[in-house]
Amino acid sequence: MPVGVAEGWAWPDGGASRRCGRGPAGRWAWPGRWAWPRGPVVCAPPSAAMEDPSRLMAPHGAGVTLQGGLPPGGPTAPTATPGDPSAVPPPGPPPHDTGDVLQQIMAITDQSLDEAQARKHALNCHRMKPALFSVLCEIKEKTVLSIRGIQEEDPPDAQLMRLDNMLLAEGVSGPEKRGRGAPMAVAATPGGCPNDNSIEHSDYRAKLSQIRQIYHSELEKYEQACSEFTTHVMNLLREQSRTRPISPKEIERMVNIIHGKFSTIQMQLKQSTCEAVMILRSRFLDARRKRRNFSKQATEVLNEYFYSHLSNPYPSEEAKEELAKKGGITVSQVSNWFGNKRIRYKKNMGKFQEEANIYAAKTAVDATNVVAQGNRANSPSTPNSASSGSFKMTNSGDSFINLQSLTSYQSSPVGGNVQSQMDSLHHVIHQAGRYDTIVGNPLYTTQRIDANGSWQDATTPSSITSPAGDPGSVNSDASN
DNA sequence: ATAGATGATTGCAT
DNA sequence: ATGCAATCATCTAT
Repeated sequence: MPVGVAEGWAWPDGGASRRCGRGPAGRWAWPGRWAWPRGPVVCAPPSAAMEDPSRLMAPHGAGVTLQGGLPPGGPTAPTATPGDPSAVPPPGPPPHDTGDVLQQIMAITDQSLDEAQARKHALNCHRMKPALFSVLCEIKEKTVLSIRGIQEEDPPDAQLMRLDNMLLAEGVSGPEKRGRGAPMAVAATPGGCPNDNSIEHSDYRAKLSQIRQIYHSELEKYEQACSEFTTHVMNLLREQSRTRPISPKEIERMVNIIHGKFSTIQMQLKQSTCEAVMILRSRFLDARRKRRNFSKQATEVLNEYFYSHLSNPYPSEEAKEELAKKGGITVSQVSNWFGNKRIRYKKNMGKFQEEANIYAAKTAVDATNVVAQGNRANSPSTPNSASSGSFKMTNSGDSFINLQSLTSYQSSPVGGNVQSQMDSLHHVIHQAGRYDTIVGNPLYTTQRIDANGSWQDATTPSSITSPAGDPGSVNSDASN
């Protein structure tokens, strides 16, 4: 069961937020200072600090990670020649070879700032500097090539696309849907009257708008942070490009990496937002949670039909549509209602006796009016029900024979309606004849439902004639 | 607060 | 696809 929506409307605590570095205050914040969590930002050996090593070798490092440092002995340095002691000023003994120069460079970080500055200056003026720098360039080139092979451009992320589509469909991203913030699904939700859930709709809209607001605010923060960080790194790289070889392409790649990292975080935000929307939907749109009892009118209409077609309470699709229209409910609700009604009636017929009597009498009056006046009855037509002749009437009622005359109406335009009243009349007649047996002795028990529990009588009355055009339906199953 | 009523859903059978 | 049976979740009367 989803948590955190109704109760205080909190974002689902799904770990993703934590992975994004969401602070304890619930705000999305970059963890710590502008330091890249892992991985190389600068792929350069320490010997890069030639022109202005202080930029790179400063004690505080500015988040620069050194990778692929040279071995203590330094590279084989084919271009290097034995050093010239005279070129290196104090402090420290003059380097006699490339190894010594490199040792000095490596040791520079352990020195004090002043010492380091002096050493730096000395190294910068070293006659071997151009040679070492070219070696550095060579190594750099190789490193870049190897990296280039590893990281190719990511394929368009299908999941991200799905998330984007969903957020767009839900109205979280994209242009705001004024006045209709709630998606169509709300209106299409089966159940309940179309007008009685405006409160829920507005509530839904409010929550969705809240999600939307949070989403956009966080997204904006991400974009801002991304751009700030990108600028920061680019400035850093530009500065460093004066001390080591950094191509524009490299900077571009770095920017791409940063954007990639941020888009991962964005995707997590989108995922969280989608989760929140789903929870919201399940909260508000789950029909079970929104169950409303049908209006009196709807119940009346349904019951009228049910009890007037007790021998075969299976309304056709047409009849269902008509009932739905009359009751102001959906067709599927009509189906549900009949499903429930049949099973509950069958389970406990005694309980429904009174109700059955009321509706039977009511419908019987209508039927007699129909017969007398030749007018249309109120009940919907029933193509696959009693009027179709696809069910068997009982022969247990002696007075039922009197109703046979009514069947002659079946071939007339109002015949279906007349036939649909027969159950009611039948019921009333039975009630008059055996009133003493009503209580605790449901009238329809043996007549409508057989021992197997199916909606069918045990025998077929020879007195009933099937309507024209349906000669083979005498013994057909009531339930399809 | 509770039990019963009721509309909806689910799994299965046909 | 439709109906049955069991069940769920909510509504309503007490």
